Amino acid sequence: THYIPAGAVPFTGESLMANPLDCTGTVTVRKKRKPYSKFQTLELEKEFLFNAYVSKQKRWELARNLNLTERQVKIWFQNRRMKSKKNAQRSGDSQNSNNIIANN
Amino acid sequence: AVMILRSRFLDARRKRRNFSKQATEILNEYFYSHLSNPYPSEEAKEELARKCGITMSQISNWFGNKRIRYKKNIGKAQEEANMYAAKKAAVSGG
DNA sequence: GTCATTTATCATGC
DNA sequence: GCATGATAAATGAC
Repeated sequence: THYIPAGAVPFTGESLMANPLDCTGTVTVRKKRKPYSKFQTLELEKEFLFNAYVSKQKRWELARNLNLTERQVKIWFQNRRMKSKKNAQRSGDSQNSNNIIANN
Repeated sequence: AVMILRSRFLDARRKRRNFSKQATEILNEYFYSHLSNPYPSEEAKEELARKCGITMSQISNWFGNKRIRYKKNIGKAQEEANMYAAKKAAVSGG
């Protein structure tokens, strides 16, 4: 009842490979995953220790200082929260989940 | 210092072990018998996890890797599919 | 916002 | 040397 991997190539039966052409002629290309630098990750982690949710103002600052887009910063915090939740489950801890050393 | 500790924890976590032959067999059977829609429901995942003796996350990881790597091998040697298709036919056919 | 994914990359097994 | 499992960016559904 769910899941349509629109941006990518889905598992539509046997016809897997689908051209990324839209009916309007628009081409949607998924951005290639590019690992962040050590510095970028460290700065993001430091801010995440402060709070798991970043304000618009802080997001703008981080994006500017780390040479990332605001969207990238937003996505990073989203993924980081999911990671934190996953680590909390693994540790059987329901209270604290923002500790880098304990959960990583 | 923090980075060093963090790196060591990361290394420890990424230390992987291959699944048992039996678990891989179960997962492949499910995958190739649901090739048109290889997205197991939550219930199916739980059952697979129980039968394979691994976690739900590991089930999700396996299917994620399997789907992308299967697609990448379309056109190449994908005799695995034929193998499990034959097995399925043998089971249903008797 | 969460969250199941896709995809590339990482680190290991053999 | 690749196969394989786990993780890190990035997308889309809801």
